[in-house]
Amino acid sequence: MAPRPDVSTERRAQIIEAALTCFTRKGYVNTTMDDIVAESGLSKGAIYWYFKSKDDLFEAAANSVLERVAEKSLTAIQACETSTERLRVGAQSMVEVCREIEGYFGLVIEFWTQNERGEKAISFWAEMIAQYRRGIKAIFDMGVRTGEFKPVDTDALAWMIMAAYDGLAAYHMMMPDIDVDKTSEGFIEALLKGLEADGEPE
Amino acid sequence: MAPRPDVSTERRAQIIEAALTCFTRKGYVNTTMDDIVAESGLSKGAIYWYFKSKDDLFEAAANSVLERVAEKSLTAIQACETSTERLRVGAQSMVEVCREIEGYFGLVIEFWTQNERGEKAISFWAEMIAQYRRGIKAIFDMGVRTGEFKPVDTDALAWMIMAAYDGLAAYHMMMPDIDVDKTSEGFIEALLKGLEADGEPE
Amino acid sequence: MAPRPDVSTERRAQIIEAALTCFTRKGYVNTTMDDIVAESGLSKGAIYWYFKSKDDLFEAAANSVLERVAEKSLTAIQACETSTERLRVGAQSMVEVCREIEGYFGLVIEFWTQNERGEKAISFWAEMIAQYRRGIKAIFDMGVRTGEFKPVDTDALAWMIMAAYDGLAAYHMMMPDIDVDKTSEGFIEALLKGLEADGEPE
Amino acid sequence: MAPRPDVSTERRAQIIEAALTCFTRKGYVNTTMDDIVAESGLSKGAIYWYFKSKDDLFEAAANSVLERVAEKSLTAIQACETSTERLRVGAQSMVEVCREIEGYFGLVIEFWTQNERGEKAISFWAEMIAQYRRGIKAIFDMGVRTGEFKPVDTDALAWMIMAAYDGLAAYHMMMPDIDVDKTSEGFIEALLKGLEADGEPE
DNA sequence: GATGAATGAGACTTCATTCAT
DNA sequence: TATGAATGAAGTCTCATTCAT
Repeated sequence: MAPRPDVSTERRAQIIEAALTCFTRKGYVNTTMDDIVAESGLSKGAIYWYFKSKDDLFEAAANSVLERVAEKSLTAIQACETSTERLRVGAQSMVEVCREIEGYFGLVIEFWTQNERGEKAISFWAEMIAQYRRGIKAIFDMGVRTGEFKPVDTDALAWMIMAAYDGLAAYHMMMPDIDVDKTSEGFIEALLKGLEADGEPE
Repeated sequence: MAPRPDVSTERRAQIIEAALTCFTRKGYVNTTMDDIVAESGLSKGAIYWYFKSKDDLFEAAANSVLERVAEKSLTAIQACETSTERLRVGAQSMVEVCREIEGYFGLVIEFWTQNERGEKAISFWAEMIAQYRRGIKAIFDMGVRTGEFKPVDTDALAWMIMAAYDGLAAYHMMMPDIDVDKTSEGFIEALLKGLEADGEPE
Repeated sequence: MAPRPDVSTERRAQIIEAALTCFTRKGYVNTTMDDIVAESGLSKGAIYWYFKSKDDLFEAAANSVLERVAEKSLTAIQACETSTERLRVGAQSMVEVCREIEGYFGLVIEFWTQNERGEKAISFWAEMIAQYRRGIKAIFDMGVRTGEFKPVDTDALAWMIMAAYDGLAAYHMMMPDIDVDKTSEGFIEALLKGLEADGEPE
Repeated sequence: MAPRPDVSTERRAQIIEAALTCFTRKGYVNTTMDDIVAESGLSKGAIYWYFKSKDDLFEAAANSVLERVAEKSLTAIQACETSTERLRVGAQSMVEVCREIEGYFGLVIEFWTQNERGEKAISFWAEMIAQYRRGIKAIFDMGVRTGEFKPVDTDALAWMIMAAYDGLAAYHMMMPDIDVDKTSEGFIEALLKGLEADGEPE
C-alpha cells in the first residue's frame, strides 16, 4: 500500500496563492478568512491546519512574494560588465518589480501600521530592505573603486535609489498610467550625467 | 436668551486632532471610535454629530494634515534665486516633511488599500500628489530653460524625486536611525554633479 | 430636562438572572452567550456592555447566589439559645440551601475544574467556604465551652459537617427523591446522641 | 500469514489511560480529542476506531476509575470484626479514595452538568452511588442488629456519611492542605461517642 | 447640541468527527 | 487496522452606528 503522496507543499502554495489574491485585492484587514476560504476552494479547517492564524498566513504570503522578487532581480544584475550597465539593468529590474508587486507594496505598509509599532513585522521587513540595499550599494561602491563613478556618498545614494523605486511602485499602484520605464530611464540618465550644465551657466 | 456661541469649528478641530493621534498610533482599521472618544474627551454622540462616519472623519483628518504640509514647503522654495538653490531648499523642506508626517504616510497608503480600489480615496490623494509634483517639475523646467541644468527629462525627474522622498519618509518611519539630512544631501549633490567620472574611464 | 434614570443596576440584575437560569440549566460551558441573549431579552452588545466576558459574567452570577444564600442561613442560627438548638437550626438552614441552590453546586465545581487549576475561581470559592466554616465551628466551640458538648475535635467536625451538607446538596441535585429533611434530621440526632450503645454490648 | 495478535484490549486501556490523564487535568470540555491523541501517542483515527465519540470515551474512562475504587474499599471493610471497627476502616478507606480520585470527583460532576440533565450520565453515576451506599448502610444495620449501635436512622446515616466523604474529597481537591486523616478520625469518633455531654453540665 | 446605552452583523478561531488512502 | 488531512458548524467577542432622553 503506497503511502499517500505528500500534498502539504502544494496545499500551502494553494492557500498562499488564494490569500495573496485576496490580500492584494482588499488589504489585510478587509480580507476575511471566509474570503480566503472561498478563493482557495478549501475549507476553513484546512486553512487553519496549515497556518495557525491570519497573521501567520499573511507572513507566509508576504515572504513568498519577497523571495520571488529578490531572486529575480539580483541575478539580472550580476550578468553585467560595467557599473553603469549594472545600474541601468538594476533600475530596469526594479521597474519590473514595480509592475509585479502591484498591490503588495501597500499591503506590507498596511501590515506594518498595525500592532502599535509591531515589532514582528518590522524586523522581517527591515531585513528585506537591508539585503536589497547591500546589493545597490555594492554597485555604486564598485563603480567608485574602479574610477567609473565619481567619489559620491554611496550610502546616501543606495538609500535614495531604494526609496525612489519603492515610491515609484507605490505611485504606479495608485496611478497605473505612469510610464514607469520612461520615468526610470530619464531619472537614471540624469543621475549618470548630472544635472548641472558643463559649460558656464550665465 | 442669547444664542449659544458657535462651537462647531473648534469641536471639529478637537475631534480631528484626537482622530489623528489615534490613527497615526494604531492605523485606521485598528482605531476604534471608542479610542477617539476617549482621546477627544467628548462623547460618541458628539463625534457622530460632526462626522457622519469613521470614513468621513478619516478623510477630514487626512486633508487637514496634507494642507498643513503642502503650504509650508511651497513657500520655502519660492524664496530662492537659482534653480540649484531651489532644488536644495526643496529637498530640505521635503526632509522636514519626512520628520513631521511620521505615521501619516503609512496611514494614507493603508486607507487607500481599503475598499476594493476605493475611488474616493484615490482621487483625493492623486490630487495632492499632482499639485506637489507640479511644484517640483517647475524647478527643473526653469533650470533647463535658464541653461542652469542640462536638458533632462523633467517629467521623469519630478516623478522620481517625489517618489524618492515619499520612500524616504516611509523608511524613516520604519527605521528612525536613518540620517535623513545626510542621505538627502548626498543624493542631491550626486544628482547635480552626475555619477560618471569626467575623465576617461579605463 | 431630567437625566435618564440609571438603569445599570437593574440591567446587571436582569442579565445575571438570565445567566443564572442558563448556567444552572446547561452548565457553564454548554451555555452560549446566545442562550443568555435569548433568555435576557437584550442584545449581545448590551451584555458585553455590562460584563466584559463570559467568565466575568459567571463570576458575578456566582457571587450573587452565594451572597443570597450566606445571608439567610447565618441570621437563622443567631436566634437560638443552646448549642444543640443552634446545630439543629443550622442543619435545617443548610437543608434549605440544598433545595435552593439546585444546580448551583455543580455549577461551581464545574467552573472550578476549568482552567488547569484556575487560581481565580479557587480563591473566590475557598473564601466562601472558610467564612461558612467559621460559623459552624463557632457553634461547636461554644457548645464545648459551655459544657453542653463533649470535648470533641471541633475543627474536624466543622469540616465534615460542611462537607456532608455540600455532598447532600450534590446528591439532591442528582436524585431529587432523597428526603433531605429526614436524612439531615436522622444524621444530626445520631451525631448528638452518639452511635455506641450506652449499655454493655454483648 | 499468521493473524495479527489482538491488540484491541491493550489499545483500549492505553487510550483510556491517556483520556483519564487529560480529563483530570483540564476537565471534560476543555480536553480536546487532540490532547488525547497527543497523550496517547496514537492517531485520531485509532481513537475513533475504538470509541465512537468523546462521550463514549469519557464513559469508559469514568467506569474504569470507579471499578478500581469500589473494589479496593469494599474488600478492606469485610475483613473487620465489630461494626465499630468496620466503620473506622470504611472511613479510612474512603479517605484513601479522597486522595486517589483527585480530579475525578469534579470530573464526574462536570460531566453530569452537561447535556440538559443528561439521562445517560445520571443512571451510571446513581448506580455507583447506590452500590456504595448499600455497603455503608450494611455496616450500620449490622451494628444496630447486634446491639453494638443505638437504634439510629441507618438510611439517613448512610446518605450523610457518603455525602460527607464525597464533600471531603471535593474540599481536598480544592484545598490540599486539609489533613483528611485527622479530620475523618475526629468526625468518626465524635459520631461514635455522641456530642451531648453525659453528665450534668456545670 | 450632547450623551451613552443598546444593537447586531460579522470577525477570527476551535474542535468533534469523517473518510480516502 | 491505522493515519491524519479535511470539514464546517458553532462559539466568543468586537465595534460602527443609532436613538431615546
